[in-house]
Amino acid sequence: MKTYNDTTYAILGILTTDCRSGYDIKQLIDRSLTHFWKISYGQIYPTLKTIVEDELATVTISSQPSKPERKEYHLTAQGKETLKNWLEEPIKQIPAERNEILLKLFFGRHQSKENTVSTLEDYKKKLEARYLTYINIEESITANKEHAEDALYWLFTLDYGKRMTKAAIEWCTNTLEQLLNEGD
Amino acid sequence: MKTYNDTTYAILGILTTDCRSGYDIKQLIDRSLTHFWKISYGQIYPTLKTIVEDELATVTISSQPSKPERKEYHLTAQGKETLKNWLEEPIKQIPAERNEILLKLFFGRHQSKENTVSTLEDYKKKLEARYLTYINIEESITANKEHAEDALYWLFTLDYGKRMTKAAIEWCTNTLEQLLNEGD
DNA sequence: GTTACCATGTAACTAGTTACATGATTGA
DNA sequence: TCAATCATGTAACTAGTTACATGGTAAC
Repeated sequence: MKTYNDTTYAILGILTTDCRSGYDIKQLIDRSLTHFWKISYGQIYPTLKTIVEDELATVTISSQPSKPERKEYHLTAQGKETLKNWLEEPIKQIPAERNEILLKLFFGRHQSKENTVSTLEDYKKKLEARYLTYINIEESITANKEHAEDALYWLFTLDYGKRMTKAAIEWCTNTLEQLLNEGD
Repeated sequence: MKTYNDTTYAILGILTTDCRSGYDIKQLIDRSLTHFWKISYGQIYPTLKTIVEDELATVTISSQPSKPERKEYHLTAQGKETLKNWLEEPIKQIPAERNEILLKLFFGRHQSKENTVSTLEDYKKKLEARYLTYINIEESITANKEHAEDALYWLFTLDYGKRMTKAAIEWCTNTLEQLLNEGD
């Protein structure tokens, strides 16, 4: 059994919803998956091409009135099977997130305390902004009754994002406090 | 001013400690930075080469008794300046972590509940194991008095890892609970 | 003699982004 | 006519991993 990268599985998964074109896929990702999965057209279109070559999906050209032509992709039985097999595999490993702020902090002794403090404060603001966007996504999922069956799972992923962001904000607060109290 | 990728800055930062060779750098990363920054020899050696070419460090060959020859790298004034400039730059953006488990969960409606549950349980176990390794790293930093000046900052990064892991474990617990209660 | 550790390096490959190129339709 | 949105695609580049290749030293 041929294996694919996770981006391919992400696209197969999205094709189970009513997103049918490369453009639709990008829209869905930017709106709903963006907090844990980003993707560019430079990857979507070539991936869709190999998905069709491997007969995981079929493609038809649809000309809709008053809109440009677009290609619509539909999963084949084989495509659904491939997705199911991937879903049933256990997770290989916890993602190793590369974190620029931790990298800078690790070498914190080589910068002024003021600089470390302002870097952390800036980071904290960005995290707080992110937290608000999560609240917004949450509200739009809850409000949109179209995807009721999927909503539960979508909210789980959002809950993860919120919890992680909250913990990161708390870490910022705590670290800033320690830095400011130290050396008094 | 030429800019470099973060891996280059990581290596410049490590060269401020008494890690002097490619091998040493790999050791330090595997022992102390591994929870937020991994790196392979396939990147270390070529990066060291360009660091020397750009005169951010000098290299000397040292033959130590009873050990193979090794190359020792020392930061130049320019190298220290380059590192300092990077440290003083604000963070561009919060890292967008790609998360395989969230991706699978997002498509959770297309798998059995049992499967989702066991995937989450497996993930939780991995997180708990990771939490323990953080405790171990923490103890080894606290025990090792050699790096007292750096220790504070190293512990900050570890605290981040611990908080994030703890929040992720709590999310697993909560999500599992919701899944098991749902549909009763 | 063989395992573990010390030590350096490259080639091939995979993944992914960015910038570019093209063009239709709609509404202000 | 100009901006926004819909729509598809490629080429060049950057980053990074894995597998391979090599060889010294020490201890058992």
